[in-house]
Amino acid sequence: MLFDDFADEPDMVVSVLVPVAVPEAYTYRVPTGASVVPGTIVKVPLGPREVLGAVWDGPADPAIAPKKLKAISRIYDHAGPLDETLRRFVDWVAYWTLAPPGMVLRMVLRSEEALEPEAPITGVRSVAGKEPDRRTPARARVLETLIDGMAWTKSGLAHAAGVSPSVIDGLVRQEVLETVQMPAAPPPPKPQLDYATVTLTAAQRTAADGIIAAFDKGASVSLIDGVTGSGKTEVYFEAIAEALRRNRQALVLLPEIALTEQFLRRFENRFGVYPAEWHSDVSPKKRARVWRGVADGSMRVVIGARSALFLPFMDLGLIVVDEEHDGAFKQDDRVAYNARDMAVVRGHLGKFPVVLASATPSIESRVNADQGRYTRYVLPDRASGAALPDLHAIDMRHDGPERGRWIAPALVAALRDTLSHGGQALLFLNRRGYAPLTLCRTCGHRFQCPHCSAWLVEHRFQKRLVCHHCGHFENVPDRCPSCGANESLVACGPGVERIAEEVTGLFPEARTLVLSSDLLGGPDRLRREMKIVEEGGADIVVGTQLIAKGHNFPMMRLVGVIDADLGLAHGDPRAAEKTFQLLAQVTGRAGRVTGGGAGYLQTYAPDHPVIRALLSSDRDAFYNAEIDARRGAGLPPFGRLAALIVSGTDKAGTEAFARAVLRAAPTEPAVTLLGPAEAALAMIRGRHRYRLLALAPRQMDLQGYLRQWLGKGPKPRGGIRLNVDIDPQNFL
DNA sequence: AGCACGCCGACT
DNA sequence: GTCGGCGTGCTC
Repeated sequence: MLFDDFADEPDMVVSVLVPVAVPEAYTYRVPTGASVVPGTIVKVPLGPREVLGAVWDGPADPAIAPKKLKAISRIYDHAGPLDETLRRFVDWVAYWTLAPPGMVLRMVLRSEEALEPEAPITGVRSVAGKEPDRRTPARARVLETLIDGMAWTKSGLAHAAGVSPSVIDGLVRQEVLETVQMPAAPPPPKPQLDYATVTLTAAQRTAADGIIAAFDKGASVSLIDGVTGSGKTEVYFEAIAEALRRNRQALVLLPEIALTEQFLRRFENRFGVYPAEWHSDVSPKKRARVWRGVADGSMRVVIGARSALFLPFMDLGLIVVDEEHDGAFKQDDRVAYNARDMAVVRGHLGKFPVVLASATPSIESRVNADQGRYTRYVLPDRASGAALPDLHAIDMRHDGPERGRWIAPALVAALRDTLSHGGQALLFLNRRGYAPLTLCRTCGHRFQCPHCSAWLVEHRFQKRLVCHHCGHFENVPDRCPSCGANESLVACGPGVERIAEEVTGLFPEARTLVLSSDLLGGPDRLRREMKIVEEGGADIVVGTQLIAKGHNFPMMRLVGVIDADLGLAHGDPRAAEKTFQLLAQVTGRAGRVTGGGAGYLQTYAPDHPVIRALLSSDRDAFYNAEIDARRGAGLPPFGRLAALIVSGTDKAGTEAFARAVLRAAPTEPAVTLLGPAEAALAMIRGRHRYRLLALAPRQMDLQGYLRQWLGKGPKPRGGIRLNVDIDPQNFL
């Protein structure tokens, strides 16, 4: 409905949430004769423009001057209203993330196109008795295809006849074809519950049965904790089947888009159809279709990135968060939220089960399971029966390679053995480029980024020095810019390119491939090369972390980790956890399909808990050690612990802000501000140079004083960022 | 004078 | 988040 006329008597007023950063809902008049309910999607004038919004709960603010009030300019009656649960979810996320509620609503209303009814499709069909001026082969094929007299979509016809769409346009111009309106696309086919025969291992069966039984409990969280290759997906497919059996919708969240493709195939093998897809790479038109489809219930299963959590499902009955430990579920721009945690919240509000799955659960999920808040299902073995790879440490203090080389003799021997048996090997080093540091042998000058303080990394293929921090790059100079010495520059330390160089020297006959995100040729080339590896077209792969996920390499028999300690030294409070997760994933690449793989970890710290846990495959040992270590250091997260990281470009200002926030803490001195030295603990990659870590014993304390103080404290130059990294489970 | 840019506050 | 207003500083 559109309203051109404005009634002048005082009308009904309602609160409307608008998609801007204002602290509360605004008040608008409802046009005479119109009716709205909470959740109705509307367009309203706001300042000089019109914005989307939704009628919100609660009375309109009576304090707003009547002459200031504007009227709702449009009511969308083909979409919405947003249901009660979704509205409570929006409010909860706003409350938790300290984001203005309108900014959260914005994430729900991200497809304006979806609010309009779907445009009918224009089709073409032949006009009886009409012939084109010239009957070219392409035109003949088109007319041949249309001989049945049916209407076709333009693109469908072009594809079927093997011609370009312009051929069809030409025939339409000559009135040999006519356009007709076709009904909008039919609803997608429903997943078939019994499409595939399901055979599960005993452990998978137990997990699936437990999760299925949880559907009767209302809200619940299950954690599927299964080693790589243990078949977590098959287990949660049974949960999806149960949701469908109960006529509810299901949502699967994946950390990154790159993983969706293989998920789609597996889903189709199980249910006979593709699920709906939702992520930033999906076209606006398809997104609109998914938005409408989940809202009207015609789409039953959605697979998506974190933003899919804000879709307006008609009857959502299950959320699965796969790879729940993955940091990509966190968004740190705009509304800063962790989709894994907010999925738990949505399940709680909607009273349905949430399933978290990972081979290497996050510490907080593991703690939640230990404390009985989540039900944990362990899948200890590979579903194929293949053994996990045998892992060995190579103690680099005694058994390392000679100077200037990076691959230890024992690993070289293992490589030789693998190659002689026709197996594939993976060398993993999470460092792009040739060498992480370049210096002048004569004067000691080190190449540093002019914008950040990071070293410049040499990339030999590109003949450049690159800053991995900000992207700055320069050509490699002939002589030292500081002392002018010629041919005096030396590369220090290895990157994947340098490892590949060493491998080629050792095994000139082997087919060696580097897989790294900075490959010339972009994602397309990367995809091709992944495929080459998958099909056995490479013998030795040298790769960064991008080989850790997604792709299955059936012939991979050996994994060598060049620097297992890399990442452990970082100041990140989650350094140990992240290293454990990454190395478990990487070593899990070996022998996944065939069994009998081996892995070698080159390390200077074979007694480090992370390395020991990996070697012994005793994952509990790692979790227990890490939980103890964090407890000792007072680090988050343990459910009730909270970390607030205040960061900014202005050191003094950031510190002043952090202190001001902490002074306002109601529970002082229970809250501590870690000073510049300890703040290194919180130094995580990012553009901000200064970070301070504040700890509070209870999340609510932080929440409380942040609420009081955001906006009131001093504002440092360049702005500040707050990153609250806490698990909300205790506060539902 | 004319305008590019950055900062700030309002938006019901 | 987005817009307009206003001050600063620079160019024609």
